[in-house]
Order: sequence, then C-alpha cells, then structure tokens
Amino acid sequence: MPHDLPKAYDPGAIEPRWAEYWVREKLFHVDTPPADTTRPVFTLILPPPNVTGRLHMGHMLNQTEMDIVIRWHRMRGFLTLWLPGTDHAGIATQMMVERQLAAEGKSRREIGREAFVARVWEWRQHYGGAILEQMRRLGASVDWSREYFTMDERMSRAVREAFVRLYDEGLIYRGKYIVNWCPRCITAISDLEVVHEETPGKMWEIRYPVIGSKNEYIVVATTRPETMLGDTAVAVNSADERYRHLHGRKVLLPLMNREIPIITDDILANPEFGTGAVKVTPSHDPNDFEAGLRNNLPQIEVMNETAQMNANAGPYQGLDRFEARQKVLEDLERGGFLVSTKDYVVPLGKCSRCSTIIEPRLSTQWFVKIQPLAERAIDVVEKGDISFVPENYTRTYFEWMRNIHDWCISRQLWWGHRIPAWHCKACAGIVVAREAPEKCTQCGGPVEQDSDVLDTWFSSGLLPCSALGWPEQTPELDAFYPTTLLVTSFDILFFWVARMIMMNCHFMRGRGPQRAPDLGSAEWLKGDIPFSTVYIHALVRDAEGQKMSKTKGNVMDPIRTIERYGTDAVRFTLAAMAAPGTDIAFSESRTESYRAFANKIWNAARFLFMNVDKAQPAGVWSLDEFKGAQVLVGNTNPGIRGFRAETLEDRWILSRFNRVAQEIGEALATYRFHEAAHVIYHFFWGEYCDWYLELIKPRLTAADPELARPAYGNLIGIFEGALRLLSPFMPFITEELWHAVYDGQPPAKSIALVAYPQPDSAQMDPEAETGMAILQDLIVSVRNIRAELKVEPKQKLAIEVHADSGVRLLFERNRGAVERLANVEGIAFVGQSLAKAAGARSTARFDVRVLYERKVDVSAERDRLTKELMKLTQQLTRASAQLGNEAFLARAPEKVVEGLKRRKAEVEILIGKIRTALDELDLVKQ
RNA sequence: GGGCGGUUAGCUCAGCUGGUUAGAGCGCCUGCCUUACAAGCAGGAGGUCGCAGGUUCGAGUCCUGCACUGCCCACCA
Repeated sequence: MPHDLPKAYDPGAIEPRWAEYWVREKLFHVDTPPADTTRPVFTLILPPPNVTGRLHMGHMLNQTEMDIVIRWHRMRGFLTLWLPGTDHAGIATQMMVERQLAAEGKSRREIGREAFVARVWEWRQHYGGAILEQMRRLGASVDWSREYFTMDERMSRAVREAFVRLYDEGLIYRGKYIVNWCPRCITAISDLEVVHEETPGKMWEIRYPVIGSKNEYIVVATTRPETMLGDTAVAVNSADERYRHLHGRKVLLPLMNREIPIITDDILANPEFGTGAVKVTPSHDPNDFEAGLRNNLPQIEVMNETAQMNANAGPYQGLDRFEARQKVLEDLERGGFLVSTKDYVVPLGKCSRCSTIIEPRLSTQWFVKIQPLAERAIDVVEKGDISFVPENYTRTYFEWMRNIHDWCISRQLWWGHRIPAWHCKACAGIVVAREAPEKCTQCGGPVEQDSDVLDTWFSSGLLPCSALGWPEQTPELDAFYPTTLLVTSFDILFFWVARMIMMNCHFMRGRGPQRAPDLGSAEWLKGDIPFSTVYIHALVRDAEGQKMSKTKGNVMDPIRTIERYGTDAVRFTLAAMAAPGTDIAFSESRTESYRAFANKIWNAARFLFMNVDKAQPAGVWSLDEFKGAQVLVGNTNPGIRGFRAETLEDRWILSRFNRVAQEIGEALATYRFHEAAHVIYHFFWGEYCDWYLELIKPRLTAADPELARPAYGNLIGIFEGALRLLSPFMPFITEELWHAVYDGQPPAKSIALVAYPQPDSAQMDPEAETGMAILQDLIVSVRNIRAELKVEPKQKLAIEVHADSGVRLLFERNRGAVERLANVEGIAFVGQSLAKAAGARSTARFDVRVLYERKVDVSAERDRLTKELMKLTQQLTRASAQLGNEAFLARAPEKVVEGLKRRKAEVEILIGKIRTALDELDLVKQ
C-alpha cells in the first residue's frame, strides 16, 4: 500500500531501491536521434573518474550539480544524454598494482611488461568499477549503456589517429631535452604534474680557481652543489666589469679537476643577484641546457634514472643525490672551496603523485608543439563560443594559454596508450603509423615499437569527440557533438579542460554550426568546440574551511554521510551551499537540517494520504479527478492543472507556486544552485506546510463535499507540482512520494520523466499575495501578544481589531483562519485606533489587541516600544532626507521613489501609534 | 615575482547587474507531546557588513589605499 508510509522518514529504506530501479529500467538511456531531429539536445560528459578512485565530496558535489542540470533539462523535454566513463589514469593505476605486487614480494620488472599489463587489466576488472557503483548509489542519471573506458579499443584508435595526424602536421616531435623527471616513478612528467613548494633550504657559494692566475677565483652560488660534478662552464654577464678580464679564460672545476671555460651569456636574469657568476650544468638544469646549446657546451650527465650518481660523477658514483650533496660539500670544505652557506628559501618542485623531489633530467621524449593549438583555443574563448562560469576563470585560462610551454607527452610507464611509433633496429629511423608496420619504411629493417606510453591526459584530452566515436563519422557525433556543458573543478582546468579545447577544436576544425544550445535560442553552437559552457564548481572543504586531505585526516566519505542522512539530504546540502565561485565548507549541521526537510516533506505526504484515504471511500474526492492533470513532458503548460482557486489561500499558494517555478528556472539557467535550493525549501516548508496546510485543514473535513473536493484537488495538486520542482535536487524521496501520490499507478515510470513545472503568469496573483501577507501579519501579531502576556497556550481569547474597510473585509472573510491559527475566540472590529490600548500591536494597516485581564509588563513593553521607535525614527530620517533631495527625485527610478514614499507614510503612521502607546504607558505608571 | 579570491549574527555561509526594513541553517532564550512531523510547532534575542578615504541622489554591493587571510601560476643561480 503506497499510502501506508512509516511515521519517520528513513532514506536507507527507499534510496537503494530506486537507485536500482532507475538502472534496471534503463530510464536514462537515450537512443541516438536521426540527424534531422528537431528535438532540442542536451549533452553532458561526465569527467571520467580514475579507475583507482573512490568517491569523495568533490565528486559528489560535481555529480550533484550535473545531475540537477541533467534532470532539469530532461524534464523540460530535452533529449538529454549524460555520458559516463572512467579514466585509465596511467601513473595512479600503475602504482596501485605495483603496490599490490610488492605485497606479494614481486616487482613489475620481474614479471615483465606483458604480464604486468595483464595484471593491471585484471585489477581493473575487479576494482575499477567501484566509483561507478558509488555513482549509481547517488542516483546519477547517466546513460549506463554508453559507458566507456579510456583504454577501450575504440579510444585507442582515436588516440593513434590523433597522434599520427599531429605528427604528420609537425605538431608532435621527439627530442632530447631537459624534462621534469621523477626518480621514484622513473618517468618524465609534464610541467603541470610538478608541484612547486617554497621550502627552507641553503645556498652555497663555491669558488672555482681561475687557471693561469694565482689566488684568483670565481665564486658561484648554487642550491644544488652535487650538480657541479656535471658543470661544463661558468657564465658571467658580458657587461659585468668585475669579470671583464676573465673573458675567454678557464677555471678548474673543483673535485673533478676538469678545465671548463668562462663564457659570457645572458643566462643571468639579474646580475645584481649573488656573485654575478653561475655554474653551467647543461644536463641538469633547463636554463643551463639552453645556455649549453647556445655555447656548444658538452652535456655531462652525472645521475641515472633513479637520481643516483653515475660513472661521470667519479668518486661519487653510486651515491644517492642527497648523499652526494653532503659528500660534495664536505670535500669542498676540506679543499677550501666552500665560501659560505646561507639560508635560502628554495622553490622545490615535487612530483604531484608521490611528492618526490623532481630532478630536471636530460632525456629523449615526445612533445606536442602546443602554440598553434593554443592559438585556436584562445580564439574560441575570445569569440565567446566557449564561456566559463563564473566568468573570472576566463582570465586565468587566457593567462595560462598565452604562456604555454610545449607538452611532454611520453611517459616511461607500462600502463597506458603505447606511442604509435616504431624504431628501426637497422637504420634507427622512426615510423609513426596507425597500425604496426611490418618493417622499416626506409630501409626495410626490423622494427620495434617505442616503449613509452602517452600521458593520460592525451587520451582524455580527446574527449568528448573520442567518446562519441571520432575518428569515425558516427551518428552519435552528429547528434551529440558539441556537448552543451562541462561541469568540473578548477584543479583540472589546465590538465584537462584546456587540452580538450585545444585538441577537439583542432580535430573537429571546419565542422559547421550545430544545434541551438537552449530552448528558444536563436544562436547556434559552433561545430568544432567540445562544449559551449564550462561551469567551474567550488572546492568542498571541511566544516572549518580546511581543504580535505588524507594527511590532515579530515576527508569525509560521502557514502558514510549518505548512510547517516540519506543521499537526498547530502545532495541538497551541496546544492544549497554551492554559490558559484566560493568554496563550500561542508557542515553536517546543514545536512541534518536538510534531512529534517526531507522528513517534513515525508510527513506532509503522510498527512495528505491520511486524509485522502478517508475522503476516497466517502466519495468526497477521488484520485481519478487528479489523474486527469497533464504532467507529461511536452505539455506546454505542465504547471498545476485542475486547480480551483476559491479562497484567498488557494489564490495565494497557486501564485506563489508559479513565482517559485519561475525563480527556480532562472536560478538553474545561471547555475545558481543554492538560490534554487533555498527557494524550493522556503516554499515547501515555510509556505506550503506552515500556512497552506494549516489553512486548508478545516475544508478537508467539511461536511459539504462541494467544499472539500476542490480542497483535496488543490492540496494534492500543489504537492505533486512541488515534488516535480524538487525532484532534480532530491530525486529519491520525490520519486517515492510521487508514486505514492498516484497510489502506485503514476502516469510515467518515473517522476524524472515527467514535465518540470513552468511558470504561468496568468496564475500569479499579486493581490492575493498582499492579502495573505496582511492576514499572516495579524495572526503573528496576536501570537506575539499572547507570548508576551504569557497567556496559557490553550486559552482562547477575544481580540479587537481596528482597520480600514478593505482590510476589515479581508479579516472578516478569513475570520476562521485567524481564530484557529491565533487561538482566538471572537473578533470585534472597532472604529477608533487602538494605539492607546495597553499591549496592542500596530502595523500600518491595522491595530490589534487581545482582551485579557492580566496586566502588561509596563517596563518590558516600554523597552520594546522604545527600541521600535528608535529604529523607525532612523528610517524616517533617512527616508525624509532622500525624498527631500531634488536629485534623488529626479534621478531615481519611479518604482524606488514610490516605494520609499509608501514606506515613509507607513513609518509615520507607526511612529504616531507608538508615541501614543508610550504616552499611555507613562500615564499608567503615574 | 605575477594573478585571483575572501573578510557580513556566537558558528558556517547567502546577498546576481548599486535602490524601499541585510537573509538562511545551526546554536541560544521562552513556551508547547496542538492526532502530518519533538528530525516538530509558536514566539524571541542577536549585525557600526575588516579599516580609511572616494564616486553617486543612494554603497554590504563600484573605485583607491591599508590590514589580515586563502588559493593558483612561475626555468631567477
């Protein structure tokens, strides 16, 4: 029995069931539409989580926002595709499996490449689906039938195609350069994978003896003395007078006893800094590398791939780089070469994966010549074809794009896309091809594939076009590319977003304009862009505003939070706190309050069903009357149907519903999730439950079925509509209750598949809203007086009201409401103002007092009135000053002037009433 | 060294394009188990919007400076 709800809302009892139902029924699967479809299309690609990943709050925020947008579009009639997938995450996954091997006492080198890769696939088979399983639990309405993995064969094909094309166009090259090298991961990494940290360290000054002069030295400064073993020159600025006489001379490199030249080079950014002379180590520093090329210096590598000193380091061979540093310093000291040791803050580069200090290393790698790609990527954003929300990220994007460096894409790993290049064993030529060549195309010799794999971001940078079938011309590409939106976090803006823009714009170049981005939009999406809007969401921090990190131990597991409060409550928390551009300090107290919100909705439903179950058998009302309401997608006005606005509260709630639908629509269209969440929260709890439900109660039990019938229709109608409004935010509870509303026979398989309420201005009723506000004001005033007088809650009291005829009529018509909600028995309307009456309350529209024998607490009353008077007087002063200002009257919009005048009049009336009341109090005292 | 953001109630945060009385949740105080909900109901207290100037008829909102604070980027030994 769907109506038989347990008393307390228990998310654990309903959420897994619906999560499973949505997947099993394939509710969110969409067929690829024909190319000529007229249906508006909305495409969103899920930023593929790492296969190694576990869900964290950042994912949950990300997915909540995406799911809200997706469900909202789907309910508005878009053909909506949300495409899920996972990323093979090169280094991360390889490390995971290596750890596993280590636990078995094995290493990847022992078992060999082929076995290792097989082992990773096996790992992925077992554990790789964890994060997507977690996504299912969140209710993410993705199309599971289209799931991809970035190592799938079709993705590999796209990767090879992209590589070969870029190579053929001269945009990929191979060469020996200084790269960021992680000696622990034993691979090159890109600039972006290096984290710079200001670390307290030392700067040492070392003197190099000048050959051919006695007691003459050049003093150089360094933070990495061990690299001096590879020095091949000392550089000074050509304009530096101090060293002019040494141009063309040589120094003797201490410890190594190697003669190296003194060169003049502009390597020195600032000749004032340090001693004005630097050691030059072309194999171990990017600047020195360049200087080495300019000056034809030899490159002497002194370290191996694990940053241990090699044979070129002479006596230091075999030492780790930091041991070597100590030893070098000791030896320099002993030889009298060490001039000074100073504290110095060094910007140390560390591997973003394992925090090992990066060693700049000379090695042969593959690079993307990025400038030409960046130019187009800048262009599409400048032209507005792609826009960022919040828009200030545009600047950051340009900043990065304009200072971009070539991208090192080769990794010395085993897990990843193999570079489609083959080396000839005979002539050392290179063949780059889509498929493995049989032999060298130049000399016919045997070939062997390059052992490196590609940076993970090379394959994810091809999304979304690769996920839609590129390089094939698939119907999916036709229908869904460009995608509409990308929702992601700031930290992968450069890693991923920027690269997708560069690569997609490059490969999809020349594609004509596609569909419109939104309903009723006259604009068309440009054909080559990967997405038209990038929404950058906030970082989720802990309740203290600290970044969540494993080392701090403040990481929240969303699944655990969900188990405690329910998915809906956690989703709602994230949505309600997701103001664009600001970080989220996730607080469980908020989640608790949103669970209470869910409970409130739950109990409102119980109340409804309890009454309905009595009314139906009595023939007062039948669900069939309601079933006629059109809520199916495609209906032009899927708001509240069959509503009969017969009373003030009916007109009011209908008006409010429409206004709320409008506000939510506007908020969601601009990604203002928090605003939308607040609006629906306030409407449901503060208006529907607190007022409408209370006001309508007597009509539900009215003896006259003609009175009761519309009340039921309205009550259920608004409830059902509100569920639809709320559904994208809280998909589970709304699904459960929506099915229950229809007694298990809903007009569609899911609330997610019916229409989102659209505002209807014809149903907005400002007069009813004003009237209701006055009525609420009266009820609250009476409750307030009662509380001040400490009247027994159960005791009914008579009241006197003074008001003009219009307001009086309003009160008379809603007499019952006042009596019930303010616990009043008998309302007398009086002709004269009640301002003098002790304990009366006044508003600009009415005075009210209760008839009660207990004396007013004179001093408390005086305090209250005095405070009120001060506030109002301040307001009056300000308002008068403004209204007396010619410039204000001339320049301010009429609406503002009118509003202020009205307010001033009200304030004046109130001040008068309060003065009277205060005078009266003084009389009482005397 | 560049760039971006924050500072609003005891706490955590909203406040979009400057416009009538600055809001929410939690916490706090008072009273209620009023048959939908104590995860609730009713009432209430609490803010010189970081500081100093400026623009404007009008500033929490725009500009300048300062203080504190967070983040991103960067090949100055």
